This record gives sequence, C-alpha cells and structure tokens, in this order.
Amino acid sequence: MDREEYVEAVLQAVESIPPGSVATYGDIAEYVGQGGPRQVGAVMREYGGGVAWWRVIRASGVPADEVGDEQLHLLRADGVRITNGRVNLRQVRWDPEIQEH
DNA sequence: GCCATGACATCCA
DNA sequence: GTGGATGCCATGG
Repeated sequence: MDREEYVEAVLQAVESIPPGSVATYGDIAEYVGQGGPRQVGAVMREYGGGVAWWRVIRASGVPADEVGDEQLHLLRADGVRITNGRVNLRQVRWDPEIQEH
C-alpha cells in the first residue's frame, strides 16, 4: 500500500467517525489495518487539516499536547462530555460495529 | 543500514 | 492516577 493510499485510508476512517464520538489513534490504525498509532499521528500532522482531526484522541482520553485546548473545545461543541480536561471514553468511544451501514 | 524522532500504546512499580 | 521503561512502525538524515 502506497503512503498516499495509507493517508487516504486514515482520512477516510477519521471522516467516518460520527459527531459525538471519538476514536483513539490505535483504533484508527486497527481499522485501517496498516501501520500503528504513531503512523496515524504522523498522517494527522500533515493532512489532518482536511478532516475532523479533533475526534482522534489518545487511548488515555487526553488529547495531544500540541492541540489539546482547541480539541477539547471542538469536542464539547460536538456534544462530547468532557470531565477534568479528559474525554469520557466509556461513553463516546467510536465503535465501527455500531455504524449505520 | 544505523540512529533519532514522533498528534502513540501497554505494562509495571 | 502518575511516571518510567519498552515496544512499535514509518520517515528522514
């Protein structure tokens, strides 16, 4: 799989996250089936501007230091419950299975 | 090919 | 919950 195709796959995965839900970098990597969490992060750094990058967070529920403030703000706008600067993964974690295909 | 880096994850104290 | 160590995997020098 070319790097460009990988980028497309990642962006597509991010776009398929419904509003009010979030996914971890690991989830995206697993969904795409290639590379790992760090590669997803690398893609987001370069091409994340075109998608809902704020719906991608760490497994801990804490957003990346670089974008944390904006991200929490945007997530709250999407209807995501934020507690103590941390996302409640229990409730908003994206499940590819529950998608309305 | 070796080494350093990074919007990460997991394990363990 | 916190902090350090280790693993992972692609990219760039």
